[in-house]
Amino acid sequence: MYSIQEVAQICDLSPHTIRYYDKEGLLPFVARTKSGNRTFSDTDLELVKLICCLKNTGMPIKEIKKYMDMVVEGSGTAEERKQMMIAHRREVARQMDEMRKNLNIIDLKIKFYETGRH
Amino acid sequence: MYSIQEVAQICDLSPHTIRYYDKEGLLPFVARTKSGNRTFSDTDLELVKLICCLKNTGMPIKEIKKYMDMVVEGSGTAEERKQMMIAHRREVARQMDEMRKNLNIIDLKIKFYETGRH
DNA sequence: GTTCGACTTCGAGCGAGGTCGAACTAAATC
DNA sequence: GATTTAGTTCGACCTCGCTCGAAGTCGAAC
Repeated sequence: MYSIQEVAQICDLSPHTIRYYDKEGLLPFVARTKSGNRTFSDTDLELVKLICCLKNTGMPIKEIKKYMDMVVEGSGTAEERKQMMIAHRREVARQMDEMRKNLNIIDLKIKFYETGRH
Repeated sequence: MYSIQEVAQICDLSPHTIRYYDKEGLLPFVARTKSGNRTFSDTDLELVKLICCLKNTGMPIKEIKKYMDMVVEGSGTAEERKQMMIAHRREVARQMDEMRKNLNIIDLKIKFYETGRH
């Protein structure tokens, strides 16, 4: 079991941010100790990592919440979750493509400066 | 010469956003007509496109402003601008790398769902 | 000469995603 | 039993990047 501090360090988040995620409903799976402290299992940790992955690829908090709610709901939602991931995958691929194009523009700009045509 | 509306359409921005960019100092090069309307040359248009490229790759408004101020300042700032572009290029490459890793995680997740281990 | 449409400035408001601090609690150490 | 450390809640605040609306101006068409 991991404390909020440990999860924060592993996932490069602040404990504040993790509590914020919890408040927003992203962590419906997190258990508490007797004294009310959040406690994360290995499975929970993996889910937090997934949250980071989705967040860092631009999925809004609200949509991540939907996904996590479905995870808690159980295997009946597996197909819907899969479809969500597939849709998000497409979106990420699109973003990377745009990135590539912009990287190209930046490279051209650098070449301009290198050939002195600035 | 292009009107604000035309630039907006070409660059997929709203006229509001372009005025906001101007207010923030991103467009120190923009000329005005007698009656005070903004008017963009082809060179200006290219700079607006560059602004979009930098913005879409995560460069903050304030840093874009610095760059544009240097553009207006003239060729004396060329080396500094080049260094800025090189630094940004690195940052974009880093982002793309992170993207790739995250795409991989998403792909694994999809595979999990496909093999029924959800 | 008035009406229209596209522009102008200005300042307020908004949504997303945190970020922070105050006040409190619980368990562990001295 | 007092202190320290790590956690808790709650609500206020912050930054970024817009977004919008009100009120006004200008030039062209009718």
